[in-house]
Amino acid sequence: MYREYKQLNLPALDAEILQFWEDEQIFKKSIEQRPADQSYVFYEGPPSANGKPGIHHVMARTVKDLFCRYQTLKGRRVARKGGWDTHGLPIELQVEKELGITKEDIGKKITVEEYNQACRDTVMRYKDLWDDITRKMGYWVDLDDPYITFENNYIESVWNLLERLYHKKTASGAPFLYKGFTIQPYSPAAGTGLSSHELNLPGCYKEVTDLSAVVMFKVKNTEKSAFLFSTEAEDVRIMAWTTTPWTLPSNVALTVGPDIHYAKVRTFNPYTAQAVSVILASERLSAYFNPENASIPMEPHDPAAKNPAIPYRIDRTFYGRDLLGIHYEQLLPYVTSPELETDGFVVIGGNWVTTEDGTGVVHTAPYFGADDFRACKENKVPFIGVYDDKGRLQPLVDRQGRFVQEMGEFAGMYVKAEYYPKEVTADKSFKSTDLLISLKLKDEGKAFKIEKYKHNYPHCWRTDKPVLYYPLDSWFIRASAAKERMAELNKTINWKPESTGSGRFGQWLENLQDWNLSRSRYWGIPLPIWRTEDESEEVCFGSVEALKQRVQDANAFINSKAGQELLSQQEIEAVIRSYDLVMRDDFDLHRPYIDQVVLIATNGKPMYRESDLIDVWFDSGSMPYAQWHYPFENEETFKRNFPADFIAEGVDQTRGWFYTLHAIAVLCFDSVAYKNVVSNGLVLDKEGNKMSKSKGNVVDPFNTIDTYGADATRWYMISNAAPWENLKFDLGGILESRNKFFGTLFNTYNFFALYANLDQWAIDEQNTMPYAERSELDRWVVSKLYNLVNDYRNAMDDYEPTKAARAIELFVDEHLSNWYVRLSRRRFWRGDMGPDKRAAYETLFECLMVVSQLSASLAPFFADWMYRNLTAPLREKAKHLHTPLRHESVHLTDLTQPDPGKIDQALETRMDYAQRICSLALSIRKKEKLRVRQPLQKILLPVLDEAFISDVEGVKDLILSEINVKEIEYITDASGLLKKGAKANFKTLGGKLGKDMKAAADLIAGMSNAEINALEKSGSKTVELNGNTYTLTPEDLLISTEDLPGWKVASDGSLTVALDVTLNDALLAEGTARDLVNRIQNVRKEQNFQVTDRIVVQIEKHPAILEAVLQFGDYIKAEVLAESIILEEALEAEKVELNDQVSLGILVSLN
RNA sequence: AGGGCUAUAGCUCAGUUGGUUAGAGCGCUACACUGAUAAUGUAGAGGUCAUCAGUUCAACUCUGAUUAGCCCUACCA
Repeated sequence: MYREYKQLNLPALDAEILQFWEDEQIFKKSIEQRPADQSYVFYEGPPSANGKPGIHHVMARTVKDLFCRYQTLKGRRVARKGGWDTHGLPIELQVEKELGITKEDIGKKITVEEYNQACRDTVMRYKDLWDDITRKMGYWVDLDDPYITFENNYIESVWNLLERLYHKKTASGAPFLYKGFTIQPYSPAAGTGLSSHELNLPGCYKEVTDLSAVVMFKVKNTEKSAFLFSTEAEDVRIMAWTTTPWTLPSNVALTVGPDIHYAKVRTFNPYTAQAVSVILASERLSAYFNPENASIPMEPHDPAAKNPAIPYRIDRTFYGRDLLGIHYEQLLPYVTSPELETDGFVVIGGNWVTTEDGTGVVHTAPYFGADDFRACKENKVPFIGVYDDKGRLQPLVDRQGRFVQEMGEFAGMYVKAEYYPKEVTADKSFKSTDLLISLKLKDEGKAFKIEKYKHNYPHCWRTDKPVLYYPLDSWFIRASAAKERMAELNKTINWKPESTGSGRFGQWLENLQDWNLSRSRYWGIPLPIWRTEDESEEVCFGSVEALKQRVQDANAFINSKAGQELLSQQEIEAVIRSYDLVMRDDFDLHRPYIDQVVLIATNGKPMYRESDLIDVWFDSGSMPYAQWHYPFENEETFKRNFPADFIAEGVDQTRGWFYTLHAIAVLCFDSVAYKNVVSNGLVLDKEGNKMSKSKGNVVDPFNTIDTYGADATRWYMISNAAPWENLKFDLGGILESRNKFFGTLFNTYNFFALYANLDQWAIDEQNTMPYAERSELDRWVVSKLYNLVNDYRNAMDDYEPTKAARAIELFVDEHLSNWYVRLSRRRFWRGDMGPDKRAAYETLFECLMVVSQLSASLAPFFADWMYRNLTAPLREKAKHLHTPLRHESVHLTDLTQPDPGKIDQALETRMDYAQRICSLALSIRKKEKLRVRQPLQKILLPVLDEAFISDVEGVKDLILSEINVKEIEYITDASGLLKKGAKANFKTLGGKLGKDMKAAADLIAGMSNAEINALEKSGSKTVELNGNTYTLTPEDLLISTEDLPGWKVASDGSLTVALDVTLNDALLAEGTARDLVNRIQNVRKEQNFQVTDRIVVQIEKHPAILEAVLQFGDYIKAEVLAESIILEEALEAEKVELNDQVSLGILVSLN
């Protein structure tokens, strides 16, 4: 028996199928039954289980899942190892929030050990939720044996990669892993430097309004600067602009463009009205001075007035190079040094200075800008800072983003307002440090202009607070040295969409910077590098074994004579402790343990670990190797699984995982890491806004799946728009998918099940009716089905799931349900099992079976449900005979192969005629208010071409029954009935007519019937247009029948249908008979009779039906399964409305 | 600031190498049909194809500019 259902309940169906998959281990079987040498490699980008899964994860994982399932059906072995991303800032921040601590407390209020333990406990917090959504959405991934980035084996593989880079050298001998001191983006709120790709994550650059200041540096009157002074006492100042006033105390130089033209201008300080002479780029004068004021009297303005006119005079002009070496007074003298007094506070040159904005003079603070740093180094300008307890020079802003104690009244202030707690900045009297500094400069007569300035400024992707550019010691990967190779290999990757690969990713590779690997953090993979304190010796480990060996060597050394002499007792004890530590079975490669490992250099000095951790992006980019603990284990497995055939993640991973996978693969193995990559877009709310907790527009994935089912959710997401477009997520859309696609398919299945059960029909796989013997309609739907198989495979092979899903929808809806089933209904419920009925069952079964396979990738639950229901009655036999339907799940079957032999283009053309003719005929009926149950005598079809009659004859029966007409009559020109019209065929005519096209179109439109016929007969016609002569052929005209005078006509393109609407008594009686059938069927249904029940019908005697019962009594009886129809003079029964005028009693009872 | 992508019906989306009247689904209105009924058919309403200019006999389609949105790039002081 086939299971029949009252109504579609997708969530219940999900539960049933899930249980089945788990009981029968279908996922496992789907992998293991495929040959190992036919692998299709998929990499799972590891999610972090310390956050809850969102609806966008359902989107991303649907994309991953559907291609993996598809390849499985194609016979590939698709192992899908799950993974967890367990390190990184988000986890640390969450722990700190929950423990109520900050970075500074680590090592004080809480030990590193405890802190890391807390992180370890947090990482898997929502694993259960993740497992649950994974299961419920039908994402097949192996979560029993996942890779976990904090495990020692994983870390060891990462170390191995780092060691490869450490020893790998560029052509010029530079190592790929190196340490450098640079100005880097740094997030004080997160307490860490940021890599360039972290800074390039979406949303990092935000438009913010900062305070900008144009300040004036007082020039010292020396021999060099004398030319700037008209009088000994003149107040000469250089103007510079900054958007970060907090860097002004760190100013040590002003940079000018040597070839830029500058001017000295006499004017007045806008705020104090004191006379002053300022120096700025000539081109920038107009930005600060109104030309009208060049001629007003040189008198001080009223500083209290609004927009006072401030007079000015250009005193003299010169080039930037003339200013080089000129010294000025320190602007904000909090910290200085003897070196600075002699070599600092000086004008230097830089060719990167522009006059696009500002003053053409760049305020230079070496610790807070990459250009500044380089410029000061090149010009030997001393840096400004204070010394820490180890005697190292540190900037005037500490790592929390606060001014150091030496900064007088600014000491301890955060340099950016965003770093303060909200309560502080919410206070109305709060003034940002930038503002306080600006006010001070104003008071001291050093400010020329203070104003707000809008610009884009980078923000930390995790804390959302602005970054500082800050000096840090870091380890880098010399990615820039391999950018050509990376770009070259990138060209071999199939990106979906293509533009992400060539555009976004490609351009990024072209401008590739070195990868800053260092993180000053606690919970992550430690750098496996040890150094002596004097940096004379360094070692990088690529395995735990090598580290252990080195520890053993160190232990041997301390027992030697040299060791005893060279090392202090403390150092000796440290080495002994190291030995005990690393030899433990549960030795943990994380901090703080790894930091306790002390080694001995060849010169006998102790070596300590470089304290940095590595960027977590390196963790996830290492997964192709580290998930197998390569190269320490699983060499064969790794080789079979590298590179990946397919990966998919959000487009936001372009600079994240997609990059790190690519970079590591290219640098370490000179290979791509993946061959095909799908980057999916954002999931927005239905209005197109980003989903965020604060907006309250977040869609809960559990809720959604519980309500609508996983398949409808998945189907909606993929069929609605291509994965790489942003999806405006609308629950209404899921409902639509459920009703339209799943509802239709469900109805079709239920229809099949109903009759197949009545007929006890099951397919005999080895003995089906040859297609050639089946009806036109059967062969047509099979032809459509195999076109679908082609289209589907092509779309999926091209990683275009949206096209694939839409193709299935079209077939199920338009072709299968709306045409094939609708027109075949009678074949299923009429008569006994004969060849035609058998063909109908076999055809419908095949369609449903193949559709279940094709939809299995995207709708794994429903497809399996349908497949299992369809095949349940024959599975035992199939197993016994080893036929294709022996599999217990659709996910274990082999995808139907394309079969050109089943595609019949000519048949599809014929059916297209049938569909269009029916549609036109029905539209005439509608217009003439002639119900379809009323039979009509005939339709007339003007003949289009030679094949037309035979084409239509092939599908004649379908047309006649569909539109309830008795016959088709073909008419040709000879009949004289046709009134033809013609339009110009622009495509053929355009080229040869050119400018005369318009005139030709008018001429053709105006051609008479006779002219058109003449042209058709003779095959050509010469016309003259605007003095040019052209020859028209029939192909240049699009000829259609415009009308058949005296008939009701409708047309579609060249196809025209005329309907004979005259009625006679016989037709009317038959119409009434069909109405009666319908009414009696309705009564049957109302009374819940079985479809097979035989009945007796009593009808109230009424003149309107007499003729119908008389002439068509047998027909009615056959249709409604009645033994007899009795006309009663009077009948106690409910009145049934036959038409507008007539109502009569009908009584139906079981025979 | 520069670069890229996008802009088609109320909504979600198609739209071939430029070619006649720009389509589908949903939603809306009316009428039908049905032994598939959360389905279906027919018809109707709904479009300045973002704006402007150019190329062309002909532009939703090609080119340029503009506007809006998104993404990317940038130390830009």
